[in-house]
Amino acid sequence: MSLQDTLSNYVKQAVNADFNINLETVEFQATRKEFAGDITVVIFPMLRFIKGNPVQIGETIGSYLVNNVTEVKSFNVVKGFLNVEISDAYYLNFFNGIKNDSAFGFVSPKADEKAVMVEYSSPNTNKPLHLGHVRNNLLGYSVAEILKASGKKVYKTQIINDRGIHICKSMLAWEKFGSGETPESTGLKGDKLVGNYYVKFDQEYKKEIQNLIAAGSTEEDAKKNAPLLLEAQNMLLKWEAGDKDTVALWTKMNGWVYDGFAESYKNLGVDFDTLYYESNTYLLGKEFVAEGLKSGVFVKEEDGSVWCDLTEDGLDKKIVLRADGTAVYMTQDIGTAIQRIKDYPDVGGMVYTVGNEQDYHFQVLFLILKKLGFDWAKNLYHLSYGMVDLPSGKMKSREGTVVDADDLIDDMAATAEEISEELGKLDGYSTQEKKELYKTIGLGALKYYILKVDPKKRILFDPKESIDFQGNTGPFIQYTYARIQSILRKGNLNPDVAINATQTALHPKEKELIKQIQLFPEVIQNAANNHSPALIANYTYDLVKEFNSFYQNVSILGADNDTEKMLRVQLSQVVANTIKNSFSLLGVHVPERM
RNA sequence: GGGCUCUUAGCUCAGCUGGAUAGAGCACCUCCCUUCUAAGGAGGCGGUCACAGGUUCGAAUCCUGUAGGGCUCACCA
Repeated sequence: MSLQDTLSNYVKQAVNADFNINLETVEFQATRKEFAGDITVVIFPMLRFIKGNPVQIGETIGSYLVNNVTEVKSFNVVKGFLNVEISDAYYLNFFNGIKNDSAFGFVSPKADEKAVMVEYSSPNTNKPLHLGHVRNNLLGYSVAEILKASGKKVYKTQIINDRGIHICKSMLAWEKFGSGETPESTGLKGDKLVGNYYVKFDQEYKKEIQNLIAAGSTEEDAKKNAPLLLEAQNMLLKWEAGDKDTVALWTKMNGWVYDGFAESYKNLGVDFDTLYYESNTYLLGKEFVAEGLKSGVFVKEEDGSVWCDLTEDGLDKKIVLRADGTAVYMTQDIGTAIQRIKDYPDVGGMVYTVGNEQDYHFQVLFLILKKLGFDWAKNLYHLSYGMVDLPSGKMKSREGTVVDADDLIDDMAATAEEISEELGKLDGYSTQEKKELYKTIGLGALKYYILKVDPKKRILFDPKESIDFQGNTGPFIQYTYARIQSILRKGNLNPDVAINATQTALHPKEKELIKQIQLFPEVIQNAANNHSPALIANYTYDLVKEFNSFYQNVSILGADNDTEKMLRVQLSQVVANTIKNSFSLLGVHVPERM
């Protein structure tokens, strides 16, 4: 039983004994720094049941606690707040109990519980990844890891958007203007090469539009009738008809892109358990549209298009199949969801990591799946996140105003190198070791910068102002970890020596640290429930701040006696381990030195 | 126009299901390396929590309205 539960019971007992009233709940909060005590009972809510002066009630309950609960050392009452001080022995017992648990806070998956599928990344295969995708990937990966740590079995997946008119555009441009260029011949990453032709298409298309307008066409007509667009549309038809050459070109160019993506994913440190391709699942959705027509969930219009009427649910009518019978986005998403549950029967819910511009889409998708009668539809969650904007506004691939993912990662590592070189603490590290360290630090800065912000909020990224390495940053936390490693190398840690709980007095800084460590399991559950890596990041930052204050104010290796020293070294070790574990949930590595 | 969402210090962000004098980092100003890594620590400056009402013992937090920003309402994805 947790301390809070124990106290809660005793508070209820006290109220029953002294006021003859049965309380339903007791409200707690951490005691604020400026007051003595560790945990605070808020008296105000009790006033609805107990008539009286809150200070007196607090005094009465406080006395009861001191007399009846061994863990309670003393108390004080300020206004309606009963501040309770907990004995050092309690914290030391707790610490002795968890200090050798290298996975403290993590819950192993239960066999009988349903798994969760987390979808993230899901890029189009016609342009390289940019900062927006980076946020998506980091969020999805981190939430998946957090869910795992909270006790869920998790599958990571993505839907690869590999078909459609936009893909044909880059194919066509490459065919017309590419003169046989390949990643090998140019030395370009495959996704970059293909992305260039997507841009090229747009440029040439715009030229054609201008020419048509000059020749007397209206802008609207010009946009519709530009020869390049017609060719691209024709190419899509050929692709859908299975034309050999078109499919071969499609396969080749997508292959380039996948190779490029694989490299970026590796750079970012994200991974997937299973992949879905839109070209494989888009037909599937149609089957279920037919089913839904039979069961009356959908309605067919005179022109042949199929709709779902959601007006009774406060939404609009939504198209699920075009008049010509081809699939729309919604059709595919219906099919993909169903396919996934078929493939993984142990999955009981899914998380979709997709930007908040698609809030409405997912609201509709989930509702349709419910209407189709799938019971797992109630466990679908849209992990909706805010856009990453530049000071100039939105990032647009076709206009070249994007922050490229690979470049950004390289830049971060370069900054880490500059700072490290300047500080010069890496004597004895090989060039290779240094290079890896710079990447660890650079990625740490980038990932933490993005993940510490509430997913729902939009991020403004100014490429001119580089990401910080000081203060509330990834490198600051990594630095603390490295510092502790240095102590552990010198400290002769013996993790098995138990600290005598009843005969050891805790330094206030030590107690604060143990209290902070104690929060970790709850933070993981909270982060999982809220799908928020930011909660993990903020927790870690608080822990690290607490440790640095301890480190600066208390001598660890120079402690007065061996017990004291052992406690402090062990405590440092547990803090380091917690940093390592919490950072692993963010996908950030920690260095031995820096 | 309808729907969703956001607005907290000069800047970037915390603030758990309503609770004590709203907290961090950056920036700016002081101090602290003959002691375990100064990417650090101790302190200072800085706020009408967009605005106006309401709910109650108590509101940054809940409700309503106003202003400003974002997203969305496609046989695009």
